[in-house]
This record gives sequence, structure tokens and C-alpha cells, in this order.
Amino acid sequence: MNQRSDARRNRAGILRAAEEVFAADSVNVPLQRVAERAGVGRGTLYRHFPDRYALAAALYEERLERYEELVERERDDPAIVLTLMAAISAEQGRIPGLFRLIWAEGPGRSYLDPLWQRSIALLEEPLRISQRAGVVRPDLTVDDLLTVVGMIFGVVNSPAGQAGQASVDRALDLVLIGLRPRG
Amino acid sequence: MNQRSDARRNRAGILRAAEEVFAADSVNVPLQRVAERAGVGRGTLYRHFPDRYALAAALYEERLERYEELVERERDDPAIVLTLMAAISAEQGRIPGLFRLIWAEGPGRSYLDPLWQRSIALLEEPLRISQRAGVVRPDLTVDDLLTVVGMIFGVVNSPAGQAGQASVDRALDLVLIGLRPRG
Amino acid sequence: MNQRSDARRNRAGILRAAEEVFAADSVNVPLQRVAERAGVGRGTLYRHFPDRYALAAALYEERLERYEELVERERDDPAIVLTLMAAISAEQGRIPGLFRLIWAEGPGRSYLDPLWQRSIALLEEPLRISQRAGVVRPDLTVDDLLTVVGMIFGVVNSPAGQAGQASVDRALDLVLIGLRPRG
Amino acid sequence: MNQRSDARRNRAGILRAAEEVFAADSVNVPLQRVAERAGVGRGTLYRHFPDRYALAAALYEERLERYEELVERERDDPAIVLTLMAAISAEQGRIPGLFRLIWAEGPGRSYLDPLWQRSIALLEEPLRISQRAGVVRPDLTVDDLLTVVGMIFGVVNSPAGQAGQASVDRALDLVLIGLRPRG
DNA sequence: AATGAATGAGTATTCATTCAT
DNA sequence: CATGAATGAATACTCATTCAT
Repeated sequence: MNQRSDARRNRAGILRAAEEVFAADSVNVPLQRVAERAGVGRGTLYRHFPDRYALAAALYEERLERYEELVERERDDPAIVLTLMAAISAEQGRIPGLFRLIWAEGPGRSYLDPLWQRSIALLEEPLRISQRAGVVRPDLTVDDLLTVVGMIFGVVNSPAGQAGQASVDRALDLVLIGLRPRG
Repeated sequence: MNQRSDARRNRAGILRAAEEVFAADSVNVPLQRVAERAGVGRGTLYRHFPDRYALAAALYEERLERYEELVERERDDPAIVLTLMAAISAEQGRIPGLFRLIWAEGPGRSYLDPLWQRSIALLEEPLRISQRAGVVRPDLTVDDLLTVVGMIFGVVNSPAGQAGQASVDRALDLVLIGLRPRG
Repeated sequence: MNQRSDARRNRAGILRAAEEVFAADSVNVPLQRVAERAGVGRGTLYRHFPDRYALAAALYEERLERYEELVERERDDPAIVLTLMAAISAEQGRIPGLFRLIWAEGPGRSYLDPLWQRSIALLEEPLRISQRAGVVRPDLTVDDLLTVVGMIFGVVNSPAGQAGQASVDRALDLVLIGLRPRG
Repeated sequence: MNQRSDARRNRAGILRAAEEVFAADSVNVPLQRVAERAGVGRGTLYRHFPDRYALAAALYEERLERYEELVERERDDPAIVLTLMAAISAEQGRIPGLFRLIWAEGPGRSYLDPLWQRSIALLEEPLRISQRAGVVRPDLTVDDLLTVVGMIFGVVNSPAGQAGQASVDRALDLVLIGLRPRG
């Protein structure tokens, strides 16, 4: 954390470059491309992120941080869980294979597990708040919310989702009906 | 024409092998592995399927055929569209990256387009039948159904989906509420 | 063994190339150089020899075969063990790091062990013959012979050995005194 | 001059670290490992030793110094040359590739030559003393002694030598017979 | 003078695709 | 037609060396 200033700048630059390149092309691009875009040597990239999974995990972590801040800010909104889901959904698919990469191939899930725990923690309080306010069904679980995130992810990554934001909105529409309290 | 039957057997064997290997490992496995499993040489594989996308498309086409037969058989079921969706969902994720492969990377979408048209056609009649019977909302479109398929796909391919069939069932539960007629 | 003729030719060509390049430069040369010298692609080299150790082991095996033939031929020579040691010594150091490579770094000694067993077997009969003939000390063991081979190896690979064959001859002189029967 | 003592301490620390790391692993370890072990930065290591050969040469020089002191001390021992050979042998192989590194790969032998001259000088007087005392053959030369050192080196670095000190002792046994006066 | 971050050349290795047999 | 050997482009990754701090 107490790095040299150029090192910190480089780390940030690599993350930005990775985001752009991953989004524009695919998470499978040669890391060389990321390094070039960041304007650093390959070695520097590897120093900061020992493999592709580390890069992906760092990007995911950045998102988590933003969501955590959102929860902090909107704690008074009774519909906070819906706001949060919408925010997450909006960003789903900016980097299509990101999640899959962290999940499926990392060495022994070492990168994913803490992030996953943190994702669960992220959703817990908002869910409780909105359930108390009667905004969503009382039997909903955090797992259900993660399932919904997965659903949106799927839409974005299927041909149906190529229509863009409209598809995502429609998907949210369809599924949010299922989250409302019945009766 | 003994040779033609050989060739047909080989083609079928390669498809079976591809399905097994793709499912057990990933759609990115070296095609060599598929050839080995099918017990043919690499040249033979390439003769039948000029690239990985052709293989994926052929697998997808097989599925389409099965769904088309299902529609043929169950045409009298008022809930046919739900039956069909359930059937499709059940098979989602057997080969995780299959769809993505055909969609995202093929040369000029040449493989996907006809299959996509056929998928749309597949859903049209069942949707009409079930709408007439009042089983699903009258404003549902084929695009919505494709969106739902995408959703299930997403669940299967996310960490949430690692719980297996239960997750898929829960996802269907949540989303099917949104397909019902309101009232 | 029943390979295509070009494959067999390639395998042999790669071995010759490896021998030349290893001898002229070092066993650590990029394998690319070996492939180039053999006039084959890198993939071909890797098909035949999955790693550097396999290449080294194959070279060592060739030597073993020649020594085994020598034993076959010279079985009637009472001084056969000395003849054999001289033959081995003469070739020691043609490829300086060869032995070391097989020995020290291979994955789990998998390459060396069978070759080492075979080396021991190679020396056993000649030693017995020469001992019966009174040409060497009766208390000599196969281990001692291997030690002597190691000694010659050391001479060849030290600055002292750079004088060439003369150094090896002198070394053999010195050490063969120690092998003679006393008295 | 506080800084000069710092620098001296660093130089010594790097040498100790190099000895340990080279011995424990190989003379080919990344120099980074040496720097880490010494607790200095890479730049510092390079300031003191411009390349790997310089490091190796410095280690060899330290040994030479110890041998020179031994000669100084034991000048009255008629068997001094044997004592010296035993001392050298005992240390052979502590760092397997050390000698080879200095010898074979340095830029233009610039490191080795003075050390080699000094090694020759080291052996001259003891050899003369022991020859006068009739402890070794009168026709032995310094080259022969260097050859013997090479032999021991070889034993240590061959599979036969993996048995440890016992192998070295046996090797010395065998070869010392060749050094004795005949008759 | 020390540190350790950055660089990038060098190398191993894989695998899609072609083509001799 | 089938086979599987050969090819070589593509890519990950390491580490010696330099140099900003």
C-alpha cells in the first residue's frame, strides 16, 4: 500500500488498460496488449498481477468497492436492494467473461472465494432493509439475489442481450415481478 | 457405397465425442482431444468440421432438432411453451460455453444466423398456443422467451449456479412468475 | 517403433542435431537451435522429445547401446573391463553437461533411473570376467567403476581437462593403477 | 567513514548469501534470490558484483585464501600435498557448478585466469616438499594434481557421488594409490 | 549509496491447421 | 478417404540489467 508513487500510478494504469482491452475485445487477449495499452513493460504487468486471474479479481474488487459505497450512501432508501440490483445489472457484461474467468479457471478458487464472500456480505443488509420495508418478498434470500445477478449476466452474454440495455431492462422487468411480495 | 456409411458413422462419432469432451472439460479443449475420443485422426475431424465453430453449430443444431420434435409431439398441450422452456432450461449448461462460442467468435456469424432464425421459429407457435390458452401473459414476445433462456443460461454459468439443478429450478420459479398473466 | 519413415528420419535427425549442438555449445541451448539444425519445426521436436531431459536421455541411451554391443563383441578379452572403461572415458565429455542434465534436474529421475540400472548391468559381466582373469583387483565393485567414470567425467569438465585427450589419458593412467591387483 | 564499513558488510553478506543459495540450489538461481537472502536490494548486489561470474570468482578466491593459509601453517608436514588435496577434495562439490561457471562461461576468461594461476602457484611448493620427502612419486606434476582435483570434482557431481562423503573417500583411495612412489 | 520498480529480450510450450503417406 | 506427422505462429512467463526514487 505504501508503494512508490510511480508504482501506484502503474498499477492503476494497468487496471484501466485491462478494463478497456478486456471490454473491447475479450478477457482472453494476450496480456501483452494490456501492457502496451498501459504503456508499461510486460514485466511490470506481471509484477503487479502475477496472472490473468489476479487482474480479473482486481477489476471485480473495484466494482465491489463501488457497490459497497453505494450501500453506504443509500442506506435509508427502503428500495435499496432494488437500487443495488439495478446498479449491478447495469454494469453486468461490461467485461463479458470477467466473472467466468475468476470463477472457472483460477488456481483453486483462491481469487474468487474472498470476493464471493464479500459479494454475499454486500447484499445482506440491503435485503434486510428492503424486506422490513415490505418492498420485496419476505422469503427471498441472498442466494436468490445472486441467482438474479446470474440471470442478468446470462442475458447480457447471450444473443438476446446483444440488443443492449433494452434487453437488460426487459430482463429486470420480468424477474423483478418475481421478487415482489405476493398478494 | 460403403464409404459413405463410414463417413456418416465418423461424423456422428465426432459429434458424440465433442459433446462429451466439451461437457467434461470446456469448449476450448484442443480439438485433438475430440479426435482422440472419437477414435479418428485429426484430418478426418477437419474434413467433417472445418473449425471449432462448425462443431459447435452442429451440436446446437442437434438440440434444435430435438426441440422441434418436442413441439411436434406436444402441440396439444396448452402449457406447451412452459414445457418447452423447461426442456430447454434443463439442457442449458450441459456444455457451458457452447452458445457463447457460436455467437461471439464465429467468422462473421455465418454459423449462428440460421440457427438463431430457427430458434425464433421454434418458439413462435408454442408461444401463440399458450397465449391463446391464457397460460402466459398476452404481451409476451418471442424475444422475451429468448431473454428467459439467456437468464437460465446465466444462472447455470455463474457461481450461484454451481449448486446445480436446484439453482436452475429456483431461477425458473422466480422468472416464471413474471410470465404469468396478471390478474 | 513402427513409425512413418519420415518420422523415423526426423527423430534420428533431431538426435544428431542435438548431439552436435549440445557438444558445440551447451546442453542449455534453446531447443529452437536444435530444431533449426535438424531442419524441423519446433513442434516436431517436442512431439518426439517432450522435454530437454528426454532428448538427453535418448542420447545417453544411444551410448549405452554402443557399449552393450562392445561387451557383446569383446567378451573373450580378459581385459574387457579396462577396454570398456577406456571406451566410456574416450567419449566422456563429448557433451559436457549431458549426464548432469539427466541426473540432476529431470522430473523425478524418471529418465535416469532405468538408464542407471542399465549402466550398472553393463559393467557387471565385464568386471567379473576381468576379475577372474586377475586383470583387476578382486575387491573392486561396480560402484567403484562408476566412481572411476565419474572421475574421468570430472577431468574432462575441469580446466585441467581442457588440454584434451592427453588429460584424459593421464587421468586414466593415474587411476588405473588403483584398479590393478596389488602385490 | 561509516559508509565504507556498511559497504564492506554488504559485500560480505552477499558472498555468504551467494554461498548458501548456490549450495542449496544451484549456481543458476536468479540473482534476486541471492539479494533477498543477503537482505539487500538488487542494485546493491550489482554494484558489488557486476555479474554472476564475479560472484563466483569471489567465492573461489575465498577458498584459495583458505588453502594458502593452510599451506602457510603446515609447511613442515612432509605429506603436506596430500593434506592439501584432502582439504580441497573435502570442499569440492559444496557448490557444484561453481568451477564450471567461472571456467566455461565467463566473458573471455577474465575472471578465471588469475585464479587459475594462483591455484597452480598454490600447489607448487607443497608438491615439491612432499616429493623431497618421498611421499609422492617424483614424476608427478602440478597438472597431475589439478587433474586429481578434477577427478574428485567429477565424482561429487555424478550419480555415483550422491552417496556422499563415502564416495569421495573411496575415490581418493583409488586415486591416491596412483600418486605414491612405486616400488 | 541503497532500494526495488521497470524494462524487454529470451525461451518454452501449445495447438490450429496443413499435407505427405 | 483416413491418418497422424510436421509446421510455426502465438503466448505466457522469467530474469538480467538498468535507473528513478
